[in-house]
Amino acid sequence: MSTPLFPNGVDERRSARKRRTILEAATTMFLRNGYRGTSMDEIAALAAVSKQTVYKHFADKESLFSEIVTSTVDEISEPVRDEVVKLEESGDVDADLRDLARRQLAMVMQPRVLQLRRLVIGEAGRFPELGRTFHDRGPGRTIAALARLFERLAARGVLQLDDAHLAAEHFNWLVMSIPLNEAMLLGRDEPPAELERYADAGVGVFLAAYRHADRAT
Amino acid sequence: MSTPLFPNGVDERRSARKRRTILEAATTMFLRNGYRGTSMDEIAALAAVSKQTVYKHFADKESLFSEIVTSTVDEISEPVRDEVVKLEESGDVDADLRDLARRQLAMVMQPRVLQLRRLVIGEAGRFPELGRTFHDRGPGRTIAALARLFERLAARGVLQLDDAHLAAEHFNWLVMSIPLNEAMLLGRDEPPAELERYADAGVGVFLAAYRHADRAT
Amino acid sequence: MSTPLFPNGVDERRSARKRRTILEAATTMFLRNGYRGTSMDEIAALAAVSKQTVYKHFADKESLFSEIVTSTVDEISEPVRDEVVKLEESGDVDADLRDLARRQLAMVMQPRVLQLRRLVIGEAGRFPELGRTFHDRGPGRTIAALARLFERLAARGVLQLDDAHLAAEHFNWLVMSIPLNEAMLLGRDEPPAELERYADAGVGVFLAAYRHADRAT
Amino acid sequence: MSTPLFPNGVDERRSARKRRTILEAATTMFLRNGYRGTSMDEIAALAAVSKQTVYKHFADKESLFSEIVTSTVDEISEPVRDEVVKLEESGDVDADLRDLARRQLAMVMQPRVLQLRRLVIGEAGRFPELGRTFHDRGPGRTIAALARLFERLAARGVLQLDDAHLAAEHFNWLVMSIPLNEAMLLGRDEPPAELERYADAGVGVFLAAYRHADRAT
DNA sequence: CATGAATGAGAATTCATTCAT
DNA sequence: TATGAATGAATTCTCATTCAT
Repeated sequence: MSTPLFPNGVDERRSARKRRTILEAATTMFLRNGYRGTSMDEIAALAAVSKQTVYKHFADKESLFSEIVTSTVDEISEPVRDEVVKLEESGDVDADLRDLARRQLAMVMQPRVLQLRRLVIGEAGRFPELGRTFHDRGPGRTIAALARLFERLAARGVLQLDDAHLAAEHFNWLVMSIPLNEAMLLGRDEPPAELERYADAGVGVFLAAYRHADRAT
Repeated sequence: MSTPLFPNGVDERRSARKRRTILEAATTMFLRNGYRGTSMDEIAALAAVSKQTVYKHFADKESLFSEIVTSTVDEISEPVRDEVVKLEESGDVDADLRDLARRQLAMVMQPRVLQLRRLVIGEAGRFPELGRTFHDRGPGRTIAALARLFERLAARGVLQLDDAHLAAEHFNWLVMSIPLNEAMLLGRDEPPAELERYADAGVGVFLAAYRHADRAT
Repeated sequence: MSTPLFPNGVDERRSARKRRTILEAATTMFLRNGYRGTSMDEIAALAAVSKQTVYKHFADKESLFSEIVTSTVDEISEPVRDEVVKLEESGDVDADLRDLARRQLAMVMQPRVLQLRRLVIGEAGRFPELGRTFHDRGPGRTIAALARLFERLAARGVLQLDDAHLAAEHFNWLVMSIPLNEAMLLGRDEPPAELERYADAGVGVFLAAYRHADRAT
Repeated sequence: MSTPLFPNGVDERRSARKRRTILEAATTMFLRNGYRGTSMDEIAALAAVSKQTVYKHFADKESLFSEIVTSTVDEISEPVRDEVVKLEESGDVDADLRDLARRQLAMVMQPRVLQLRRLVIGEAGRFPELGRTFHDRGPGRTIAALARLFERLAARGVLQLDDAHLAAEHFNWLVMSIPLNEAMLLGRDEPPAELERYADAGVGVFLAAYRHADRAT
């Protein structure tokens, strides 16, 4: 198969490219100005496409919005989950958890991610499915991976716990709650050093509560 | 004539009544449909008042929105803070903290409060001062009160900690993060029993990490 | 007659005072912001009176506007006419005309007068009678007085002319056109020295054309 | 296919046509009813165009207003200036100036021009730049051209003057002031014969004052 | 008699979506 | 197929004038 250039092939590729351009423009605008603050005109203008072209690719504003939310969530949450999975063969649990926490926090605190979260929360009333999507593919996925990890660590006698999922939630929020909440309300852009402090402190509390008693320092 | 009708007295009272009616209608609509999703016409209609009257009392939509956010935050956050203050003379710290956590969580998880939080987060881009107001008079105030409490408990040798404010943040989010985050994204209405479970578990982790070592059970 | 204080007498005086207060407020606002740029609310507020009171004294916005225009025109144009009349027994015609021109120009170039002229011209479409009123009681009256003056001066052999009214128009506009036109279009506030220059130059041209030939310098 | 339909060519032409249609409708309405008396709805209706299309071509009402004022001024003032320039090689100065004055007056007294002047004066408070534009491109340009002309005539010994610009102002207003002022205030539509009388009389006074003494009749 | 409220409409501007070229 | 135009409704805000207290 020498990839014959059917005329359609060309169009399909061009079409796909346009589609991506539109998605990028829409993402930029929605993240910056919100759902109602963004007009189809602006999206078309930023994508340098006619409005009709936008409507050819996306049935309406809602569809376009859904698409950009789901695709952006995935783009972000996958590397986070991968970090957790990599840890399953941990040697020095303390150091490794601390490391994981720092990386996780740095990812979640990216401006793009924060804006998306704000956007989804703000529109959760109008688009409940988007809230669920964000939750399931975002924090939900991370916590599920953490739960699997903790279960393994408990099996190895490193951690002591009844409910791995609950422990995962505790870990997750001990690390993220403080700066995340401030970012949501204050739009504050915490410096990395500060973020690491929060990550370390959170892991400290987590280990104090969940480390196996026999292994206490 | 024993009760002269001071015209001013009458009008002031009437005016204040109208003002409150408008505020209530606006609160209802804004919490239900968001800032952009609510029109001044709807507010006037729900308040059974002419649009003109709305504009006599509030310069514009933004002012009205600001007012309802700040007043609703205050109305909610004061009882929460009071709960914390009452605890300063605690006898059985474990039980009392657990109790506090349950009460606090129940308050924060009221639908009205959740909607307000969503609203403020969603509009934090357009109204940054509202985000700050919500933060300072809401979680900020609670956490400050908790920090004072924990400092006292540390002085009495009940808790062991370096940074009372950090401990307060940990307490607060250990108790609230899980259901609050789900509420934000999923609109889920957790049953009280479930909430108590989260409160208790959070306090458990907190105490495991912060209870003074000599007093460990 | 010891001016008995019939209750009505009191009210009448109070009523007249209010009327004047309203007129003053209206004049201020109309001159500053124009007819459509001024609302009855603003007038009532500036007069510190209720809107109902305004409507008690003036049938509607148009009546109020008419009143302020006519009364302001009169207030201004009378002193101008008086200046002209005083000149009828002139000794040194050159010096006296120059003096008159300067005084006249200074009066017409007062901000209040300029604003009124702008206002009347701008609304002449909607209120043609106001244009006529302004013309007849303003420039018209001045020019009529000048025509009478010039007729007398011609009779005394000082001026040489066929059409006294035309000469009066020429005098009037030679003196005023330049700064008046600039004020209308540019809102420029010419300094008094500049105004005197225009007045003198205008009188110079006038005399070159209309002074009796036998008396030429 | 010998005449390919460049899509852009077609649309650009169509777009430009619409733009002109809108400008014409706006000019008609603004001149007839003033700035505030004209609504965007009316303009769109008269142009037989949707409101959206109006807003695509002109950012807002102010921009549209600015455009029609500047373009109308230019359209009018250019022929007037040309008349003056043509005169620079004048033979019979008296006759030629009289001729110029008549033509100039006829142009300035066209209803369209009078309405524009009224409009600009009435809105000079809100749009000061428009006042300046009208002045500079209208009377200002004419007077500058006249000043150049008079300087040449003085060099040729035809006129006698110190300040050519001042002389130009005097000429201009001697010719125009009387009917122009009446038109502004009274909306009077002077018959051409009357206008010529004013023109001739104005030129007469001008020459009496500025003709070189040696050439006096 | 005077104050706040109501009325009822109109203005500028914006938007999502669909036609027509 | 893609562009400008059109549609038709909505939104914020303002106004002159009249009721009702």
